Order: sequence, then C-alpha cells, then structure tokens
Amino acid sequence: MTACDTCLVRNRAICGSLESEELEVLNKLGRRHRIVRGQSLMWEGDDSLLVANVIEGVLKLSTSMGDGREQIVGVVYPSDFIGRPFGGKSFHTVTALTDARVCTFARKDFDQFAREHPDLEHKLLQRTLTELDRARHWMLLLGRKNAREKIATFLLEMSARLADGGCVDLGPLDRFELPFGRQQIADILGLTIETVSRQLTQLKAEGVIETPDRRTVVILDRDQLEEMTDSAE
Amino acid sequence: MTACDTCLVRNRAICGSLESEELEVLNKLGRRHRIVRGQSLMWEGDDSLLVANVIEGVLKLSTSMGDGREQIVGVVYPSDFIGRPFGGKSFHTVTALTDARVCTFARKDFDQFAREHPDLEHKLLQRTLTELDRARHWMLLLGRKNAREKIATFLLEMSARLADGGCVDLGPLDRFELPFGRQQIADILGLTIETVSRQLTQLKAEGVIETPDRRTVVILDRDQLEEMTDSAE
DNA sequence: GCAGCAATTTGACGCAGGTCAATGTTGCGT
DNA sequence: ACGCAACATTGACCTGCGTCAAATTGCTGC
Repeated sequence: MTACDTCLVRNRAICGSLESEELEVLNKLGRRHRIVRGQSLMWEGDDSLLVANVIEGVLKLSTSMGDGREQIVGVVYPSDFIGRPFGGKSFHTVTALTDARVCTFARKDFDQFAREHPDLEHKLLQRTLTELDRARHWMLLLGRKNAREKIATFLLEMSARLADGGCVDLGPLDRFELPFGRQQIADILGLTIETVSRQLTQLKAEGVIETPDRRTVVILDRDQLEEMTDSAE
Repeated sequence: MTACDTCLVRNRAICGSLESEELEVLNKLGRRHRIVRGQSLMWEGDDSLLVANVIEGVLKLSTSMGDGREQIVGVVYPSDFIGRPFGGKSFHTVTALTDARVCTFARKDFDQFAREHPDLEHKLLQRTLTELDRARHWMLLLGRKNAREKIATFLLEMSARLADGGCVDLGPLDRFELPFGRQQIADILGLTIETVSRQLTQLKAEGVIETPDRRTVVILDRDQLEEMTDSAE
C-alpha cells in the first residue's frame, strides 16, 4: 500500500488518470511535504525545478514589481497542480496561505513520466485550459471593474469556490471562511487594503453581508451582491 | 499534395507534431476560411463548436460586460491556436483585427483526433502553458501598473511580438506597425482611449517614440522605455 | 488580565485617470 | 478632388481610489 492509496485527493488530482501499477511508479518519484503558512515553494524567475500536487491547504501564485507592488495571479486548492512542466522558468512565486501538504516531483522526472502517459498529459491539459479560462476571465475584473464590482465578484467567487471542499458538492455557501487577510484580497483584486476595507464596511452597512470575525463572511443578500458584479449600483 | 504541404505555418503550428499520413487525416477534417477584418469567429458564452489554427492575420480574444465595457484578454498571430477543445463553452469572443485566414475544425472531430495523437496534445499543452504564463503576467499589468507603465510595457511587448513574423527571427523591432487602433490598445491595457492618446503624445514629446502614422510606432529610446515599465519616471 | 504587536478600520486629502465635449486628422467612396 | 465618417487628439473638469496618518481591534505569550 502506497501513500497514493490513502491520498486525500487521489480521485480529483491529475494522478486519477493512472492505473495502480503506474501510480506505483509515480509514487516513487514523488515526495510528500509539509509547508507552513507563509512559506514559499518556488520563486518567480527561478528555474522551474519542481512541480507538485496540492493535497491539503491553500496557496497563492503571485508576481511582483521592483518596488513591492504585488499581484496575486492564482489561488490553488487541494487537488490542484502547481508549477511549470516542460522547460523554462517559474513565472510566479508560490506561497502557502495556510499550513499545507503537497506532493512534489522533480520537474525532469515528472516531464518524462508525463510524456510516457498521455492520459496524465490529457488531464493536465484540461486543467491548464480551465486555469487559462479563469485567468482571462479575471483580466476583465482587473482591467474594467470598479472597486465595488471587484469586491462583489470576489465574494461570490469565493462562495462558489470554497464550497467544493471535498467529495460532496455543497452548492454555493452563504457563510464561509476566507483563507486571506485584507492585504491579500487587495492583491487579488488590484486594490489597496484601505479600499477593500471601506468597501466591506459599506456592504455591511447596506446589510448585504456580515463579518462575524475578520476572516468569515456571511452573505445576507446574494441577489443584490450579484447585481453589483456588473454595472454598479 | 494537400493544403497542409503548402501551409504557411506548417512548422510552427501544433500540426507540426504530425507525420505526413496523419497530417493527411487531419487535413480532411479541416476547412480553410477567409475572415475579413471585424468579423467574429466565435462568441463569448456560446457552445464551443469550433477550434482553429491561425494561418495569416491577427485576431483578438475579448470579454465584455453588459454595459459595453470590454477587455481584450489575448491576441493571436499566425500559427497560434484558437478555441476551447474538450468540452464546455467559449469564454471569450474571437474577432479578426485584420483580414485573416484560419484553418478550422469541428471541435468534436478535433477532440477525438487529439486524444488519439499524444504528440499533438503535447504541443497543445505546451502552447496552453505558455499562454497561461502570458495571461498571468498581464494580470500584473492590469492590476498594478499605472497608465505610463502600461503603455511602455505594451510598446515593448509589441516590439518583441511582431518581430517573430516568419521563419527568421529579427530580434526586437524598433519600427513596427500595430494591428490595433487606439480603442483596442485601451481595451488591452484597461484604460480609456483618451488616456492612451495622451500617454502616447507625451512619449512623443519626450522624444522616446515617434508615430509617423496612426498605426506605426518607432522606438527612439528603448532604454528609457524599459525603465518606464517598472517604477514610473 | 495585560502588554505589545500586527491587522484592520477610519478619516482627511490629493491626484491619476475617467468623463464629456470640441476640434483635428485620415482615408474612403463617388 | 471633394465630402463624409471614422478615428484620434486636446482641453476642462470631476471623482474614485490611492496615500498618509491616526485610532481601533483582536490575537499571542506571559
């Protein structure tokens, strides 16, 4: 019995495409790792030496500029794939937002294994296509939405995304805990921390949401929130 | 002799992974099309029924909001791949910016053919990974750069991108013709047309660039332009 | 329970870039 | 060559969001 047999994300991660003998081989190539909150797994500009599957926890992908401005370009959850296979450099830094567990592979080993297993590459392709759609969709938010629309879109996205926590699909949640602090929300939305804070207090004042504590959000009026994502007001 | 044998992008497109017998099969599935400037190939939200390779011309991928705000989320050139294989909907509209020629496939046919040809899928995966890196990098620009930085980054990117026109690599060009009007530049950068215009005239005034006509740009001081992409000034 | 620190909120203010409107320029069809 | 329509530039003004600074909240370890 290998570590894969008891893996929490066995069925959802790209490994799900493999038969047990091949999984056995892949298992030998991988190493399970614990990462503490705040720790980075790879850095923007470095050679891409590692790829990984997320087993548990939430991590961010970010790019930043010389003067410290940062943009979060992706958030990964359990069963998601991290890293840049097939050559080149890492284009973003990967950092744990919560304590996390990942299953890492030397990129060279993974590349070779993937080339020999078309089903695995196919799953990876599907995932990558989905991520690309998601990234492009987010570009609309970053380039064209105002602060209020950004916050509303963000809250609804989180409500949908965090619902998919395990095997059962709970549907969009009306109460959830964000894995982000205010600064990180700002870095996702291309805003400042102050603007995020002000928009949230305004939504509270309007009775659209509630924030029992810093990280949990309760959606009181989903319809109104949905209206806000598009033309404001 | 098939159309593929004389294809302008034969070696650079994903078809380049195929042997001639298989190319023959793929050729039978594809149809060559002419598209005039302004015409759209697929629409945001529609079922994804087509995929295509670009043979000639430039096309934009865009998303837009109810009130008309638009964001260009990608630009494709000859040899690039268009469309969303493997299920689902089109997440963006594809529109020709110049007269163009494409080689289209029914998505169902393409999906099946791709699944049977791992080398093709591999090329597609590589391309998709590169596009994802590009999209995420652009998110930094949209979320965190100011107008001047955006324009500078855009001009340098175009200078690099348009150089790769055919077989020979010319290196970054100091004189090139944009396939975009001002509104489209604005839609790429998340700005208004007026701001784009003002920034360009300012760069002219500073002697950094020159614009002999509406669509051609001459870079006079590349170093200074490069400095502007990061912390402004 | 309290000191101390980090995270968040709130307030006051300024400016980059959006909006609206007028003017200039270019290219196309007749 | 002319006139029109689309595109681009310029100007004046205004506002949403960033900036800076101070106050508040909440968490950690003792």
